Amino acid sequence: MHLEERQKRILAAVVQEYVLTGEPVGSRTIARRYNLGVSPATIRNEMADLEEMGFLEQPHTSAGRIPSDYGYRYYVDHLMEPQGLSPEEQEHIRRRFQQRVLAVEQLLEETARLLSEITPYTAMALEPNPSRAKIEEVQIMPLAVPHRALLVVVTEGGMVEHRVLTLPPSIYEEDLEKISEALNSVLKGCSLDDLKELKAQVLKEMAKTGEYKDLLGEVGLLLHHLLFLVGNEKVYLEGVFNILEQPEFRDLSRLKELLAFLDQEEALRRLLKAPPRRGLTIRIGQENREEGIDRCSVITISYGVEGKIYGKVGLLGPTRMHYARVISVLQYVAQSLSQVLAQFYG
Amino acid sequence: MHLEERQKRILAAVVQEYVLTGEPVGSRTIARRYNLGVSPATIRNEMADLEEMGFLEQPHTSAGRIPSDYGYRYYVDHLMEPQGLSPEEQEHIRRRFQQRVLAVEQLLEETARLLSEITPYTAMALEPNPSRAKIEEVQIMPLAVPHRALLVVVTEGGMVEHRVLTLPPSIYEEDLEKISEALNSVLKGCSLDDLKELKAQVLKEMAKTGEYKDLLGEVGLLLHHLLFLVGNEKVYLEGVFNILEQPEFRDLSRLKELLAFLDQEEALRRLLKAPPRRGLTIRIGQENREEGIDRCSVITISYGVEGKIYGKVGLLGPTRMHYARVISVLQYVAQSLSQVLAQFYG
DNA sequence: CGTTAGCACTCTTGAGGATGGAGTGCTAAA
DNA sequence: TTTAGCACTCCATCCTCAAGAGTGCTAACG
Repeated sequence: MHLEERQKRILAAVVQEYVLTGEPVGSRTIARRYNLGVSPATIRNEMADLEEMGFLEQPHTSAGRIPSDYGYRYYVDHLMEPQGLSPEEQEHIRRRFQQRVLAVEQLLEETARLLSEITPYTAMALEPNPSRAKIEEVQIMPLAVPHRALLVVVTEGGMVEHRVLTLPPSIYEEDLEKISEALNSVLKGCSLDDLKELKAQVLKEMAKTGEYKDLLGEVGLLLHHLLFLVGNEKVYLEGVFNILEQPEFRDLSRLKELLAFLDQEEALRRLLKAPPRRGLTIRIGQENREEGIDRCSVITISYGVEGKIYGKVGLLGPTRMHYARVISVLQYVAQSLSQVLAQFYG
Repeated sequence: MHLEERQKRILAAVVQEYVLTGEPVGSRTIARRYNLGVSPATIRNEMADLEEMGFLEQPHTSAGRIPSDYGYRYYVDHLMEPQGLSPEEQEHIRRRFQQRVLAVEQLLEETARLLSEITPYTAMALEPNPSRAKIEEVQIMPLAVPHRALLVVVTEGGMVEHRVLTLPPSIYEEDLEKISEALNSVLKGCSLDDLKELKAQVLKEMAKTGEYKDLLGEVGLLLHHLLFLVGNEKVYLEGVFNILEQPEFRDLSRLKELLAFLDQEEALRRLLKAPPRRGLTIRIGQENREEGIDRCSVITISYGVEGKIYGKVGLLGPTRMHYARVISVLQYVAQSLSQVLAQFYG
């Protein structure tokens, strides 16, 4: 839909003012604070038109206007001016990432926390998807208890997963190292995704060597355990507390809905894994298909190394969100995170 | 302070009724629902006495009574009747623990979730303290990037910690295995706590072998990394959402206070690590020294294997808590958790 | 013909005041 | 010592009312 220049400026003014104050915006306010060179009456007329076109809404007859989801969408797509971060903020973010060398998991948790500190919204970070990452090393370590061992899998990018195994009586501690080696030689470079198809082949290969024939069943079990790791990327959630500051969640029932949503890691994972795989996504209000966040906006961005997509970070807040700033923050943080990952994990 | 039999029964009635309804309890209600064989007027007199002694409080003149922290304390210490779990509930809990074999971390997360599902409160679980646990295995695994390696430490009980290391140019990938072996031979059986004192000694020992002289500095660095693992047991928090159902947190400002508290992992760790190390702890209202939970009760219980204390699990809710049930649940869950740990990790 | 001033109208919000109910404390009788 | 009766207190709810913000409409203006 085409908008006149003046309508665009008024829509932008309404969005900006509403994001700032959280109160419905009246024609007088806009006339006063944004000098458009026209009177409140004119603005009133334009606002009535914008409402009819679906960009604005009126909570009740004698209140000001607030942007509709569609209004926000138009603002984000056509009106919003990019708002870079100040050098101090950039410095602050860079510092946080360079403070310590961390394993990927801790790095992501730290990223989510950082985001929740520099924005008034709730931050999420999704682990790299282990199903696509290649296996770098598989180790089976003995535990103190007889016939228990720990399966540790290190995937590309320094992700570590571990599971406890119960070994059959036929396997002794001394065998574990050899089994590890054998597994390694076959599995190194595989992705967990490949594993399903490879499973049979791997078993055959190991059968050839003869040595571990007794263990084939067990190796199958190990692979089964490996496969279990697939598709359950952890989601790090920080700053749930932030949303209490947002006036739209003063209403307890709405707050409950949102918290009920945030309580389900599975739903968060879906939210972050939704396409596209790459780049920035903005979902405003009803554009979110998930239950309980139809009054929220979710902005996500991918991070990664060397063009491979590793995972996503994102922010969740009310539709009345400071889009320009949030996008700048996310872009800068994702970029910094990617750099650190590249630096330490190639 | 000594209470008459009748006073005890009235106090117990007030606590039970208040826990049930959340409304201040009047004399008539007690006379009707708990047949004490006396009239409301008599109960009124006794309640006035109980208030004077500090067991009860009155929100305002013409309201019923509610228990004070002290009243709850007396109830918990002297009046509460243990309330066992139904066979169905016991079965349900046992099943949850036997469903899958999990690494300790996942097991604790699962425990917290279980607790938050079968009680209307917020559940916490504290990891075993790695500083006291003995090291079972140390492994340095190469990463794909040159001069980056992953330090994996497995401690007693199957806890796994890992950190990314930056190796100096003088160390090659081939050395890592040997270094791991050397470290292992010295460190196996150590606790991380011992490490501080052992550090110097370990370095000396390794110097004797001669072979790794160049690496002594690096080994020192590794030990430093190991020490970093100490004292930061993770806390698993589940069911924050539950507290919204509690009427005492309808008040937004109180809710904020509590959520601000729950947001600090450090505070939760302090809360769970507070003495005693062993057994059940009940802290009611002001007995909690931490800011933000002076209207809450915290009940914790230790879990462990073979008499060693491993960690704690606990529940946090309003002082108006169903103590008898919560205690039974915690005891049963801690016992089940301990059994699973014993079974898999000795 | 677009823009603007003026004005009546609508709706929310908060304060003030009346009402009913729940529960108490006190007194006097059993 | 216990209980019935009663006056009293305080909260919660509802209603009303006025103020304030903002609109839509109309008519006048350039």
